[in-house]
Amino acid sequence: MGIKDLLRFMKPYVEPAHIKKYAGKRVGIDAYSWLHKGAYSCSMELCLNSDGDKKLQYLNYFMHRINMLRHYKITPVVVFDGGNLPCKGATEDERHKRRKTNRDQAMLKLKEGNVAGAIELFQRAVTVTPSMAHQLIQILKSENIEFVVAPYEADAQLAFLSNLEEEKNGIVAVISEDSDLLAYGCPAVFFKMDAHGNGQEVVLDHVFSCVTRVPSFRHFNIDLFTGMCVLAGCDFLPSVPGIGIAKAYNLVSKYRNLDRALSMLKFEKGDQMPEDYIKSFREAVAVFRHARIYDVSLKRIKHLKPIPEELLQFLDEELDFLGPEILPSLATAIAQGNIDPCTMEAFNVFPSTVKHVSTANIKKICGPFSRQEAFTQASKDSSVFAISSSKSRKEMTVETNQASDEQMHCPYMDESECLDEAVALQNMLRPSISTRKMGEGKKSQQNEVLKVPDNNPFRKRKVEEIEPDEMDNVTELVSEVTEVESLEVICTIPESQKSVESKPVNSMELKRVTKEKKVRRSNCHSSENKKNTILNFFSRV
DNA sequence: CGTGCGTACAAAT
DNA sequence: TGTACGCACG
Repeated sequence: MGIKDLLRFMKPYVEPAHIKKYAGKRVGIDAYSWLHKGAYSCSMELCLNSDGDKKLQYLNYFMHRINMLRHYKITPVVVFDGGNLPCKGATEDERHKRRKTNRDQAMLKLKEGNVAGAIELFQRAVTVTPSMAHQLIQILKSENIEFVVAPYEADAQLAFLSNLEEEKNGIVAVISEDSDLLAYGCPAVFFKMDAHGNGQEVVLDHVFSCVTRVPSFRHFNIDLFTGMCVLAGCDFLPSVPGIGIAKAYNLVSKYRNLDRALSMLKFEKGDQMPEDYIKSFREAVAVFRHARIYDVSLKRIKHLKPIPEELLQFLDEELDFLGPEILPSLATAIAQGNIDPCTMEAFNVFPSTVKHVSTANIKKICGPFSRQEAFTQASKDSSVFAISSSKSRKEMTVETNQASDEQMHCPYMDESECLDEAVALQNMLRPSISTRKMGEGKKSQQNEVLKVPDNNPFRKRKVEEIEPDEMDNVTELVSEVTEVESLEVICTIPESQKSVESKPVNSMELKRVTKEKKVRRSNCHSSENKKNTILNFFSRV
């Protein structure tokens, strides 16, 4: 994770600090790192999905830290990860497989009666799931703690907030474990914070202005710095063999220009350099510079920094490597924690689950800072979807809530007029409808390409099984409501919706596939047809 | 000299 | 799992 060896290389600029220096300020939190750490304490219970309070220990851990920040009069802003970027798909898949083997082995140990051995393996198998994030969100809501679910990388969202002015609800620092934050250009990152608020801080301005320390970044700016990070190897692109952080630094500081550094690299390591490295390099840098983030005040997705015209031309206007575009209404639903950003389904919150996170537990978890009756709040905020299964047609009862009411009356939505109705319905029936349909409608009207991201790492992608004709067949896009047990809501997204572009590993392949899709789309189905299909679907349900 | 690999250890109560 | 440190190779 992150930039290889970056923190070690930056050691002279890493300074011990205490979080209380940010008293009275807003500080961003990379939720994933605390969720992950918290999950260790209850890894077995999480893996086995056992009943009881132990499973919720990670919430305790998280809120403990939140309360510590509040103790120092810091305003926490919690940022969650959203969907995965296409170029990360392959790595995520492998990780998931490894975790699965660990879990299976742990189960074996448990059957043997070796509990200690099992726990060790469960700890390796533990994953932070969207559902865990969602449970945490319920508590954050009840505690009036600000949060936002990023459309894609939380790091990019945190960088965006970091570069906002304070009076525009920006943050002054980020608490994280991930060195990527620096590559994204976060002015202040607080690493390795412990339970008491001690940690290690890197302030980018100090890095760029310091004249005494080695290595010197005196002649760097954020763009050169990001370029160095990508050269050294990052999550989006492995480095050229033999190039690590030190060589990357030398190249960039010597030529002070990424193009020249790149051509010198090609000159020296041309034989070991992949054919499409230069293109991939540009794209990786562009992810750090122009990632898609959610603008809370505009209630829509935008770029971290606007994309310059030249870059757009260089990329052939193909921006899918930043992750598919997301319509404002969906982006807002994601950002507010109402829709799982990986599956685009509504979160399953059952009364039983809410109970777990509530009453006594909330009191315990939130301590003296609890401001309201958490239980009532939690149940109010959670959408409760119940489907009673029957063999002929499934009935669905929906309890709407404040959150969805807000979305329905959101003044910022700018989907084309004729789709407003569908959008409202989408928000009401969140689990069973996806915005690809909306996207298609808008696309044919405004000639824009819009897709629903589908990067659920938990789902096996079988791209080769998808018939080309299925891709744009609207009936295929209508989600099926499958047979369910008791109150469980399971809404599957059909195979055809699973993204083709998340499969390819390299950018060339990625581009080719998306181009093909574009062509296919352009010659089928009128938007009117699609809209009717959607509305028919709603009336059926 | 730096990369890249192996080994050791900690993470949370 | 991931991270930090030490050593050997190019």
